[in-house]
Amino acid sequence: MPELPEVETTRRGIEPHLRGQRIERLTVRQPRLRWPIPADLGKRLQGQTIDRVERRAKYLLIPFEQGTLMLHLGMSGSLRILPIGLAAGKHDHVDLELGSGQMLRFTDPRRFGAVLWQARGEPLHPLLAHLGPEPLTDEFNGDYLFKRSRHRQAPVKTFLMDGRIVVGVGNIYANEALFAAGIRPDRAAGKVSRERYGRLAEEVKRVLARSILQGGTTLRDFVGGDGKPGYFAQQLEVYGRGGEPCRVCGEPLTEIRLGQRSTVFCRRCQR
DNA sequence: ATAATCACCTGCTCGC
DNA sequence: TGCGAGCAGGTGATTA
Repeated sequence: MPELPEVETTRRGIEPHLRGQRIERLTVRQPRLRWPIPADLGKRLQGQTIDRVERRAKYLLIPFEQGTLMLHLGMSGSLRILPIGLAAGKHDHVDLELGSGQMLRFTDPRRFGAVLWQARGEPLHPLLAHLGPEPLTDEFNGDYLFKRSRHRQAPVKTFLMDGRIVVGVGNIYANEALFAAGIRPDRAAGKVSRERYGRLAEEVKRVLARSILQGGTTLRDFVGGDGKPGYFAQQLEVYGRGGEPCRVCGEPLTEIRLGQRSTVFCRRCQR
């Protein structure tokens, strides 16, 4: 489900409902997510007041005096603001009950998501320690990609999806940005020129920013914290369109697999 | 160090 | 209508 735009959309959707709220109670129905939810998490959170919701890569971070709550949505996770007491479905694993009478509910059918705790004073959490730059910052640019990619034989798409290189670019937006930049996804990362990496960095920023403005991409049932769907799916040029005509040149789009992930591109527009 | 594969888990779609 | 195969927005761990 969520790539960076969906996580950012979720952050913006839930933050107004959480800000200033006291946490009354944490209910964990299923602690077995990608990693177990810490058994003492409720004790740490109860009575604390939420100040803000931050995002790093695809993690949502809620800082407190004694540490930070870390949330990850995995492939199928979502967060919703709902009234306390609403009956829980099969995949509603966690509720964070607030003083307002509402709760933040974490739902995740595949359980690839995570709910973790970073204690204050501990070294940066291992999951956050080796992440690359945020794509929507100046640090992420063509020169950076060019330098990091030298002598690499892996496909440029795999390189772009590596969180140690840059965070937040998942399968949908990697496909879309490479199409927009006119670069074949299976080209060796080390053989793409500095100039073309400049274009790629620009297109990554553009496609992510546009998607955030549209509220993310809704596939299946993704919804933001306010329950509204995203509208970016209507603007996808290649993702999910294998075999269909390229919207630029009419050539049927080619679908291959790179790193076990579905990869779609136009043989005529991308070189 | 880099690249490829495996693994985690459920639900849905497709072909027979 | 039922059933197995394959696929899905992520990413750490393991293997060459």
